[in-house]
Amino acid sequence: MELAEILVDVPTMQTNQPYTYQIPTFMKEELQRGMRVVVPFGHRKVQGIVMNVVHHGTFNGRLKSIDSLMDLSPVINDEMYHLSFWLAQKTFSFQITCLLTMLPSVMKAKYQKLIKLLQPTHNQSINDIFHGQKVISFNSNSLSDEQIKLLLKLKRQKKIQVNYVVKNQAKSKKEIAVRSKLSKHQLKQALEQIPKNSVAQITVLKFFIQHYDISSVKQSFLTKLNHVSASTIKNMQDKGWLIRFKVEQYRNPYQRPIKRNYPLKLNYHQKVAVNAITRSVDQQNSNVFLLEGVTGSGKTEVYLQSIQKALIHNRTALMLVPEISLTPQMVNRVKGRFGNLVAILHSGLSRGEKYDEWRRINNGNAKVVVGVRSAIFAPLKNIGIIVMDEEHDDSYKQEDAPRYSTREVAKWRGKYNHCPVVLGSATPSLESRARAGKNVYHLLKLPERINHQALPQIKIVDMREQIANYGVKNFSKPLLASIKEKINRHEQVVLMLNRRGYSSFIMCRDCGFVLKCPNCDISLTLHMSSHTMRCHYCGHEEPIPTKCPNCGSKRIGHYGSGTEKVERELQQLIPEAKIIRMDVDTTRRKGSHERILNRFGQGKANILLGTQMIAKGLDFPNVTLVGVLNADTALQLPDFRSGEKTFQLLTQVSGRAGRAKKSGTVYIQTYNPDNYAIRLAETQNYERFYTKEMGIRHAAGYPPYYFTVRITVSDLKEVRSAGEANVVFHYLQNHLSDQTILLGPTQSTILKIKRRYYYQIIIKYKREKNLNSVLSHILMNTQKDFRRGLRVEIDPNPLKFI
DNA sequence: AGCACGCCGACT
DNA sequence: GTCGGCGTGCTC
Repeated sequence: MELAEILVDVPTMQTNQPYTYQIPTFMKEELQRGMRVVVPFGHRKVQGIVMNVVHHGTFNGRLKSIDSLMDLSPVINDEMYHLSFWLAQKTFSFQITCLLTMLPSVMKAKYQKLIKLLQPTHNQSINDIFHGQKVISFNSNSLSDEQIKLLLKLKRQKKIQVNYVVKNQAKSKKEIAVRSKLSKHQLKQALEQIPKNSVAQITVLKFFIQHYDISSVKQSFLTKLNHVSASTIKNMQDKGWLIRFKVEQYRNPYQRPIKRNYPLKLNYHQKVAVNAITRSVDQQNSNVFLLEGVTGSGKTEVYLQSIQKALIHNRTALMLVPEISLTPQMVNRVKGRFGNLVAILHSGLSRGEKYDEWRRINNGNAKVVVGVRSAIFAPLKNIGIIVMDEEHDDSYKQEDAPRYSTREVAKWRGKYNHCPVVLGSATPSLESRARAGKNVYHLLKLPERINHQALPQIKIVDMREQIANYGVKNFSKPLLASIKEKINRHEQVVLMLNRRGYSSFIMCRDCGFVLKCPNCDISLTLHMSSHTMRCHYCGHEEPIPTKCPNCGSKRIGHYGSGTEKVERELQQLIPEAKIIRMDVDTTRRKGSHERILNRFGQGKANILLGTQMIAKGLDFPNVTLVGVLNADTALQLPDFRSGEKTFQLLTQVSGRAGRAKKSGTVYIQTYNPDNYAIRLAETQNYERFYTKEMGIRHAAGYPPYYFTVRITVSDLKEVRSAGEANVVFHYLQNHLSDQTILLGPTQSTILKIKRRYYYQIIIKYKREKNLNSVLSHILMNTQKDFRRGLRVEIDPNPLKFI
C-alpha cells in the first residue's frame, strides 16, 4: 500500500515534520511529490505539500486519507525540494515556510471556517448572528465576545456544525473563446436562411466565413464588432452553430512595444570578462565570479552577452537585480534583447501577474528570468548562468523568516545546475571582495567606463563652514550656484536626500517633548502633504498637534529636513526650477515609479529630488549634476557597516552624473568632511576603500573576519523579554567555545516596535562546530513560551545590528 | 494555528 | 455541584 508523507501548512516547531497519509485510490495515479494537497489535520483541514510517496510509513497510529489535490502537476520540482531542506537548516526556519516562500503567494491557501445552524430557532441573539442564513462564514473580527461565547456553547450543544474550507487562491485568468461548429458551406447556408433583420448574427457568420482558417476567436473580440453582444453568441451557441469554451490567459504586465536591441561591441576588459564567464558556462562548472566594474563600465552588456551564450547552449538564465533598480530601462534592455523568452518578477506586479509569470517559467515558456530577491526561487530548469547585479545591495537579504541570503541560495543553485554565478557591483560587499582576494571567487575587473567617459568630478562641501559663514540650511553656496548654472544650460540635476516626509520629528521648545508612535519607540515624522504625523515603522498616523500634548505650550515645531520640506525650500530659492520629488510617498501607487522617471527622462522637469531610491540604475544622459544633500545620515547609524554603506551610496549616486558625452559634477554636502568613507568616495577608489575598511574590520573583529549571528528576543512585556534574553545568553556562554565572542544582551536601538520589546544578542565566531545544534536547542527551548507572546528569532549573518 | 482536555476558582 | 478561566499537549 502506498502512503504519502506530507508537510502541513502549520508553521510551528512541533509540526515541522512530515505526516503520513493514505492515498485514496482515485488519486493514486496522479499524486506526485511537490503537489499541494488538502489534508485533515486535527479537527480541521489544511494545505499540505507532498514530500514523498512511500510503501511503509513510520507512524503506527491510525492514518487519515488525503482529502483532495490542489494541483494537477507538481509545483515544487526536485531542485526546490532539495533546496528546501538546506534552506530550512541554514535559516533556522520551518520547512513549510521555506517551501511556501519559493512559490508565488497565491499558492498559499486561504482558510475559511463555515458555521451551519442545524435547526431553526426563535432565539434572537442566535438569529442576530446568522441574519436569517443557514450557513455563515466565521469571522472573529465582526463578532462580539458574547457572540463568540454563544457560538462555542451552541457547538458544545451540537446545535451548529463547523466546516473548514481550504481555498486555493491560485486561479488563472480565463477568457471565453468562440469556435464555429459549422463547415464553410454550412455557414453560408445559415447566412442565407437567417432573417435579414438579425444584423448581429449576420455579422458573426460573415466573420467566421471570412476567417474560416482560424480555429477560434476571443468572445471579447466579437463583442467589439457592431451590434454583437454576448447574448448574440449565446443564442448562436444554442442553435448549435458556435461553441464557447474557456481558455487560460496570461496576464502580460509589459504590453507596450519594446524596441529590439542588439549586442554591443565590447571593450577589452568586457571581452575578458565575457570569455571567462562563458568558458564556465561551456564547461558547466559552478565558479563564482565577482565582476567589479566602476559605474558606467558596461556590466549589463557583460551579463547579457553571457546570458546569450547560455541560451545558445539551450540552457536558461537567471538575473537578479535589487528592488529599486528593476527600472523600466533595465526591463526594456533585457526584453529588447531576448524578447518573449523573458519573464519579469518584481514587487510592482499584482499577485495574479506574478503567478502567470511563474507559470510561464515553470512550463518552460520563459527561459530568461529577471527579478528581485524572491526570483532566486524561479522554477527554471537547466540553468546555465545566474547573475546577481549590485550584489552588495541590502534588498538581497530577506529580513523575515526564512532569513535567507540571496547570494548563498544563488551559489547553491549554481552547484545544483552546474553553472556559474556572476556577482556584479561597482562597490562589492566586503565579504565578496575578500573571498575574491582569497581566490574563492574569480575576480574580474572593468576599470574603465565605456567610450572612455571621464568619471564625474566630485567635490566635498563642508556644511559646518557653510552654516557658520553663510547661515545656509540645506543648500550650500557652491551647490546652489551649480544647480542654477545647469538649469540655465538646460541640463538636468539629481538631488539625493536620505529622509522622506517634511521634517524628521516635532519637538516642544518649552518642555522638550517629542511626539512618538504609541506602538513603537520611535518619533513620528511630519508629512505636510497629508497633514499627518506618520510612523515609518508601523504606518501609524495621527493629526499634527497644534499644542504640546505634554505641557500645552504652543511653541511646538519641527526639526530636520525631509524631501517635502527641501522641495519647498528649493522652489523658493530657484522659482523657475521644475522639480519632481521621488520617495516612498510619491511612488506608493502602482506604476508611479515608472511615470516619474518617464517624466524626468522626457525633460519635463530639470530637477529630480529623491531618497536613496534614485541612487541606482538610472541612466539619463542629460544629467550632469548630482547633489547629495546630507551624506552623513548613513554614517550616524550605530552599525559597523555604516562606512561601507556610505561609500557605496555615494559611489552609486555619483555614477548617475555624466553618463553620455557631457561630463558630470557631484557635490557631496557633509558635516564630516574628514571621514574616510566620504574622502575615499571623492576619489571613487573602491580598492583603497576596501583595504582601509578591511583594516578597521580586522581590528574590531567584524565580518568578513568573523561570522555573525543575531538572536532577537521579543515579548509584549519588557521584563520577560529581558529575562529570556539573559537565559539565552547564559546558555550560549556555557555551550559555545571560548574563542567565540558574545555581545549583549542589549536593548535593541529601537526598543519597542509594534508593541513588542526587543533585546538582542550578537554572536561573533570564526569556527564553531556546535553552532547549529546549540541554536536549534535554543529555538526548541523557547518554543513553549511562544503562546505567551515570546519570540526568539535567529538571523545568521544579519545585515543590520540595530 | 486551532482545538480538546484537564485542572482550578467563582458562581447559579 | 458546574461554568468558564487558562495552561498544556497533540495533530498522521
